Amino acid sequence: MSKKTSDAQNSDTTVKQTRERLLEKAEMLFAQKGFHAIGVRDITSAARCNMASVNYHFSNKMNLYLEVFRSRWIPRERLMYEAFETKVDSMTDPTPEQIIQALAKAYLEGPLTDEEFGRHRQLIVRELNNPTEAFELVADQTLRPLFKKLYGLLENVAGDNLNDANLSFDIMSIFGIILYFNYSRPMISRVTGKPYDADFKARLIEHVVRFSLYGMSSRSMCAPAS
Amino acid sequence: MSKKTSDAQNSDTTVKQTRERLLEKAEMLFAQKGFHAIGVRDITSAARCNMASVNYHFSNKMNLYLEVFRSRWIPRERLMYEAFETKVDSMTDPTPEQIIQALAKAYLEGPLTDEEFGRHRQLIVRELNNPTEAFELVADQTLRPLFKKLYGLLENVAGDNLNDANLSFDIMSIFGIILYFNYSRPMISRVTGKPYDADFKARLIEHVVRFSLYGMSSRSMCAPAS
DNA sequence: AGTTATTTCAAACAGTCGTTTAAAAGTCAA
DNA sequence: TTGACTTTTAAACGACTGTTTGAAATAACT
Repeated sequence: MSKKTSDAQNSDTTVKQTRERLLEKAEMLFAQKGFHAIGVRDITSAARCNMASVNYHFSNKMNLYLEVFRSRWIPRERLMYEAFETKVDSMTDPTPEQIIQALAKAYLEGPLTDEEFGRHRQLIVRELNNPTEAFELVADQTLRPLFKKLYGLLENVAGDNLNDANLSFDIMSIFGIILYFNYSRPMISRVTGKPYDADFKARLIEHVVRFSLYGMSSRSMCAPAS
Repeated sequence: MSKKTSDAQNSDTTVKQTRERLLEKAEMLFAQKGFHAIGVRDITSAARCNMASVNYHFSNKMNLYLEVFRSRWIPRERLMYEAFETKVDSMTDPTPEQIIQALAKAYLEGPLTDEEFGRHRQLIVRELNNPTEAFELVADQTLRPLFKKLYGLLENVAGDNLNDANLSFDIMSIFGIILYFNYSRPMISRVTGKPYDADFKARLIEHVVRFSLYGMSSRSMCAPAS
């Protein structure tokens, strides 16, 4: 494999072009149709390179798929996590409302474009229902840290006598709503008959925050300020 | 195709055996691994019949997949819907709590076995993210009717001045939580480290009802009785 | 019984799959 | 320019895909 001149990662554009194009197109296509529905030929012809390049750069198709997660998906998820973390860490004693608001904004609007976001969510939803090796990566490196972070934030503000399994349920429910409103866009559009546009998204975040906040506060005493 | 003697559907066991076995195994395998990951040979060898039977009885693989939805998935979904409907229709002026409780029980416990339930949810989650023709069937025949029913029930008990788009959001959120707690079982088990057993499920329903109820009631005045 | 229609089957079809090969092209230092 | 390397390429590999074929088996009716 790539021995080349040095350990530099971004220096030599020529060398990485093909590899990078492959990753980009592979992500796009895997997100759209899934691992099994996409062939190596689909990817290489989209990346305008030879078919053997996949095996040269990634040794096989599955490893290309995993590399999409390693080098693209997880860094992007971290981007959203950090958008949430820096916001919430800049506050002193954030209220549940502030925490949930920051979470919903980071993961429903987020620092990503709509297109990036779409691919990003499609990939993870596939993994959630069809776990491969990639799921291990995602769970360990993004899902669990986010869950821990939320738990830490909310157990401080929630009733101290109630920091039990119920908080886990609440966090999972908030998780669930946010995830759901992303992964089931086609269903939502179809069932309601309304488009998933910017206006819809803005009202959506408002709703998610309110719904989650009150849902959560039903257990403890931290009635929302608003 | 099957001209046979008459229009009877259940009379002749011999004739339908192969066809029925194919549908049964096809559903199981499609649910487990998805349409593209499963081959016709996988299905026919699981159903212990010849490969050409798929094309004889269903003309092609995709139509077998669609027939799984037509003759198995949708009737089963109707079973759950009716469990919900009969319960809720037997009440006079049901409260939001009663409605949500009936919904959660019907769709989280439901009249199905755990195994049936698992396959059922796996199939629909695949469709939600990889819509095929089957999605049209499901949306028109089960999703939309359930949504309409919920809307009708809740707009009566909610504040009359608020029967707007917010109610749609609320219903979708309740939808979402229930769906989420089914489709992301592997993630939940992994992130929390706890099993998805009977005890977990019981506390889960309790949680979903409470969370949804208070989330909903944040908007209108129908504070829960409990 | 004989006749007809229905269902099953083994075998082969043409096409696609992921992967490998070995040669050609490109790159860069000496 | 030479020589050692990395990268790209066309072509082919065997295995597997969904589907078709035509004959054999089974069932149903006269």
